[in-house]
Amino acid sequence: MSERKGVRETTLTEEAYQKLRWDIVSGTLEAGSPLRLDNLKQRYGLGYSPLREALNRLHSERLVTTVALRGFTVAPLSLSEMWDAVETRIHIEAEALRRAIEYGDDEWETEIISTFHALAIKAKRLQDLTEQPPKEEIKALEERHHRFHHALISACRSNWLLDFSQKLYVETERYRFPVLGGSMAASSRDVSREHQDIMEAAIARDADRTVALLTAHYRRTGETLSARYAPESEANVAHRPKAPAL
Amino acid sequence: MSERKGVRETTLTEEAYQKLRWDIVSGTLEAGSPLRLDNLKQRYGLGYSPLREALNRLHSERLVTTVALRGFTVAPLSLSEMWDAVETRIHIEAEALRRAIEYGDDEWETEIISTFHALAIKAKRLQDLTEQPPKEEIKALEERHHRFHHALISACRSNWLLDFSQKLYVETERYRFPVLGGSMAASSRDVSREHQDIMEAAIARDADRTVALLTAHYRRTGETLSARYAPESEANVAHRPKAPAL
DNA sequence: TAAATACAGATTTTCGCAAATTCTGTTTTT
DNA sequence: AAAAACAGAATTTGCGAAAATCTGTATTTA
Repeated sequence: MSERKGVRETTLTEEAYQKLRWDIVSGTLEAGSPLRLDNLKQRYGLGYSPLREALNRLHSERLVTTVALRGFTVAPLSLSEMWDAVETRIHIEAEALRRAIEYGDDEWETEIISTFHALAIKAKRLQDLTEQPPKEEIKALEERHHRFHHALISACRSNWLLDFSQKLYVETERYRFPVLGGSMAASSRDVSREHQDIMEAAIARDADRTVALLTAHYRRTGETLSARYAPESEANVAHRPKAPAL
Repeated sequence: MSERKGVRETTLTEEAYQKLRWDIVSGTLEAGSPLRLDNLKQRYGLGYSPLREALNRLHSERLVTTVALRGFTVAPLSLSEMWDAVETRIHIEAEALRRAIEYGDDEWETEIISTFHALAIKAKRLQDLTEQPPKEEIKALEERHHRFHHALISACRSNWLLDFSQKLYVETERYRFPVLGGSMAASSRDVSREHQDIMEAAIARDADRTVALLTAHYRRTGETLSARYAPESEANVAHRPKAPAL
């Protein structure tokens, strides 16, 4: 049971969880495909128990579905589910943001500024690249993106709001990931600008403006993803929120 | 590995989950007490694997806490956590309710009415009882209560809102349960009346009024629980929301 | 031919032990 | 006397085999 070299850093369950999560979010394991225990065991070189436990954690995050006695599958993707996640996220984070703006102290402001810059630098570097950035780099970008958005609402003083926001972030990450790798430079949006505006409004303690900017930011992302996943289809318009304008 | 008589109804994991959940919510397993695998194995007559899996599910529902390599414990209770859950629930369900009122059809109305009556009848019967009702009866009452509140928002067309509402219901159930067994008759509130008003406002499609009534309903419950868990203490007032009025 | 039944292969679920890790109380050293 | 080191105990974690279950195919029956 010992690791290659001496001490093991984390539990095998954690390892299984991280690897599976990455393979699902990055699309290596396709949506809807069944996850056979035997396969996974061979693929990751881990036993049944850690895999099973990891699969259960992923189930509670809605990344995998499971039916009793019929095993696990990668959770399917659908535009209507994506829009549900986007709109719910707006509803949750709008409230969290208002509270964070009310309660946030110097440390909160500092964290927003530093995570913003970490994100902006990374985004700039990847955007300037001529070739397609490697998946590892996209992962790092996603992490900084996550940290920035978390920093915005971190002072809201509600564990439940933070928890729900986290869950919705994970859900939308799956949809966002393949697009991030695509034509980043070609995008007509200046996402970094949007982030900066949100940051400035938050630090200026203008709650209404910050919420409006964040809402627009998320809806634009949703629209980008809609276009990416169903370029020709008109069907996805039905999933759009009723009030897309600010 | 075979069951007493022929076919097994569900998986052992499901059985472990249900039993553990009940023992935690009903208070049989006290908040904060450690959950040793050996103990549980003996107590429920189940193996490690089903228990472990059930414990993980309960962890994702915040009913148990866990630290890697240090086992599981029953999640602690705290007034500030309860108020967080109550206020977040209000925020989630207010939105879900508005949408349900917009989208709800005849079937939705019918479901609200029937679940209301099922709840009202049960509540009346338990209230008229002279002695303390048995735990099983309280469980049945809780189930009907849950069905009614779920019916109200069931037409909201958002799986995420419904999922979050469900999570928060479970969380608050833990706090409500011991109180339900107590002096139900002595309560100055007419809870059934509150439910009826909510039902009528919803069916009349008066969104603002329904949301206001539901908010008041949840806050009153929160206050009852505060009083029950910290009767003399002034400290819990600090956890109260800023705007308790309608 | 169609429906019902039986069978066989594949898959999931469960079990209990063994290994690894952490905790606790005692002894030794500074 | 305080800090560090150590050993034994308690607990969690991981594994692979065995049991239970499901799914699809072949066989039988009406």
